[in-house]
Amino acid sequence: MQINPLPRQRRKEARPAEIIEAALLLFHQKGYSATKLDDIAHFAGVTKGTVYLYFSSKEALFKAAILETIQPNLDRIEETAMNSQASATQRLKTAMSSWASSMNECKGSITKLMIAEAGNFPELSDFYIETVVKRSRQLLIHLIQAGIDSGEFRPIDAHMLAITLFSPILLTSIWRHTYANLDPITYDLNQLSDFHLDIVFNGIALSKQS
Amino acid sequence: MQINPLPRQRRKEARPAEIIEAALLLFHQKGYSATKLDDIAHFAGVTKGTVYLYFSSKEALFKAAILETIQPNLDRIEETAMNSQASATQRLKTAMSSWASSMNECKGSITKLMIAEAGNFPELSDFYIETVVKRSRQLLIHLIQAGIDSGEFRPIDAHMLAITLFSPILLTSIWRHTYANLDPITYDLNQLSDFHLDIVFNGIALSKQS
Amino acid sequence: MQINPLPRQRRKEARPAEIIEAALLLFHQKGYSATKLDDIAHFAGVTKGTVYLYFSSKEALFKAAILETIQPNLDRIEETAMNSQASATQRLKTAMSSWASSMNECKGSITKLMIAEAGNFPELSDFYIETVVKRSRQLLIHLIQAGIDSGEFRPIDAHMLAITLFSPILLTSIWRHTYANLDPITYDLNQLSDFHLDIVFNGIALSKQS
Amino acid sequence: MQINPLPRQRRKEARPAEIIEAALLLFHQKGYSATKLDDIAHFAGVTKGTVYLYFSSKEALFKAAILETIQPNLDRIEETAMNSQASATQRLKTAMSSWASSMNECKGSITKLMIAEAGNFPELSDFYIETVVKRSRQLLIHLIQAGIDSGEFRPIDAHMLAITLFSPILLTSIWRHTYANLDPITYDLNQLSDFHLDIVFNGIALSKQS
DNA sequence: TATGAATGAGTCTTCATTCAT
DNA sequence: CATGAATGAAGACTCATTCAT
Repeated sequence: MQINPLPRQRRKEARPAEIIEAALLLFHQKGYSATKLDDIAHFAGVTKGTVYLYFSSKEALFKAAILETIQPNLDRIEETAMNSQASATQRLKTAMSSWASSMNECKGSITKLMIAEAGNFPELSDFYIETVVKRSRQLLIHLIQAGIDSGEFRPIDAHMLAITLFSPILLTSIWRHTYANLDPITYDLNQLSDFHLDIVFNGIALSKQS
Repeated sequence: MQINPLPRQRRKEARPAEIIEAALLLFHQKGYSATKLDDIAHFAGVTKGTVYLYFSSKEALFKAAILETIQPNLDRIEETAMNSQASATQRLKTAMSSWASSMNECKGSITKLMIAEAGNFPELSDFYIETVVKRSRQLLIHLIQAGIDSGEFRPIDAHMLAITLFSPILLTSIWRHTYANLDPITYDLNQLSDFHLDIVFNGIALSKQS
Repeated sequence: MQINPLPRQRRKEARPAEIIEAALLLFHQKGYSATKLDDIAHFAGVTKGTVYLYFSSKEALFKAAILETIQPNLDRIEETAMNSQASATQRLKTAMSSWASSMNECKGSITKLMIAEAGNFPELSDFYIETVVKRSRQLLIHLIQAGIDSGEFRPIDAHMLAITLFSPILLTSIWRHTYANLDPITYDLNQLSDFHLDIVFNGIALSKQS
Repeated sequence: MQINPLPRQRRKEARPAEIIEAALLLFHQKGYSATKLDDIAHFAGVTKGTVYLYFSSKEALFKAAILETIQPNLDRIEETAMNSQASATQRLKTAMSSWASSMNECKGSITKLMIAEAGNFPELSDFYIETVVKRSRQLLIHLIQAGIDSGEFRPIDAHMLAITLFSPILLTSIWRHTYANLDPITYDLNQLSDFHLDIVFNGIALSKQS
């Protein structure tokens, strides 16, 4: 059941990225503590010593792996839906859809790792919460509030709704990364998101109230 | 400078429970691997050797802790809403509410532990998925289908709806056990559940369609 | 493959002897270090605490077991053949036979234990060597010398002959206690002793030389 | 007060042999259980971790040490006397002499180790008995039988004689490795073997019978 | 750069020993 | 006397980290 590490062409520039990729995969599968540097190195096609050429410690590698994965997503998040002239409903749909898509990617579920290791990496958790979680949530809240203000939605607790909106996608993403074989969830995250949004939009539409 | 050894207390009956409690707390905070048996023992007020009187290994302790926590909830789950004459809507509300309450308890979030360690305890994960997760989900699906059959809900994918229904509660429970201090979520799980159910029921009511 | 300890009638006086018996058996089978006090206690039908009522430590138990077994044999050894009017040949035969018989008994092979643990119990070894080994050998040497002096045997190295005389019995006894199942030796020790003595007597008889 | 760590030496090829040598010595002196891996490592001039680079466990090290020592002797045993045109008497002398010589070497007394630990390493014991003990004994029996067939020896139990022949050498070898200081045996094993053979040959010669 | 042999602090686990009952 | 729960020192084994090559 050992996945064969790909024979890698020796491109020196790619090394750190390859190591991070291997690390993420294994941290995901077994958790931080249970993952051995030996395994990471072997999976990345290098030796343990090489890992230390690029990362000063296992902890540093973990942090780098998390940050490296988060970083590119950070900026993209807000642009997506912030500056648009469409209706709040439409912009929410777009935002959720784009986010669900990014969750579908292999690297989507840093969430699981952060949940598992939060207690052991408080500063990293803090950074993650502030820069990823709260920002993302704030975006949702903003869009929901816009919908309320525009009369598209009836007045509801935007924060609470934000939570209910991203929960199915986030939890399913975690689930899929955790119990892929034991409890496979066949739904696509986009499909799930659309399904939920439909119901919720229907449930909070102002017009329905009359 | 000889520290006096503590007077030995003999409380055979209480020991295992105390040790499990300590273990759960620490496994939760730090993960399985990062938790030292010394810490568990110290936290439980005994010494390492005593832990081994009751649990044959760290792994056995982990499994016992999980099972011990799951067990009492297992049977209660279905009774709750299965045998009732109320409407599907009402029974669904009751079920979600009872479940959200159980999640509020300290032991509610075995989920987090299982997610973090699933890769390292496959058989335990299998047991958990089969006896807890699938059973709970099946109950929801059953109630939703009943609502569809009775004309209370419009025909929708019951499985998908089940996922969207428990996701906010489950994820928030995990969140609270993970980022209690960094990202405190003030909502009560029951409150969140009611909020979500209201919207969803409104969104899937058959009468609204006309 | 666990031999059932006999259910013992609780005769308090017999306890130490029962414990020693159990200890000897297990020390024999597994060696001193590998034998757990728990096992000894269980085999003797008591609890660990009880062992400490009679023996102050595992080491003390080991020594007591060895000495207890050696003691009764000590005095008997010399009487056997010392004061006799028979020929040296006859007295040697009697001595060897009596000694082979004692080796046949269950407790015969303290030798094996002493060999295995000599490095860890130097004083005990010293005692054993001085009181058992050297005394026994001296007896043999004495009888051989008597035979030489009386003209029964041709003049040979009595010490060396003593070694060759007891070696087969001693080694076979050890062997039997060690490889009973893997390499069963069917010969009776007395039979073996007689066989060897016959050849040796024939080989060293003075008359044969002529 | 910081002790300077020793400069690391890299001698991959020599390591296993050095470790085995150290292990054999200590297992011999103290027995398997009583020997600490730390001691073995220290004695071999490495640290504990290094031992585990070459041997997966203490048990594996023990087995490797035994086998490594036995192996080279295995084949040599039979060649020695099997294919020779000399008289059985002569070939027996040669075989015993060659075997006594090998027993004189430091590694000669695996016997003692095997005796002490037979109970704890049944498979290893089995291998030892089958490949070393029985083969060696069979050789002796074969040569004795040849002597009987050729009329050199009177008809006797070859198996029993084999036992009496190797016992003095084997037991003395064990003795020397065990009680070197308490009961030094000054005889050379070859000397002892020759002495014994002389007597026995004299005792079993056919001509003597007449 | 890259290697991988070597290290040693850290953990799990065992078990002789103690002691309250 | 006898028990057996509790102890804690000791030992096997792991693995992040270092460093000579």
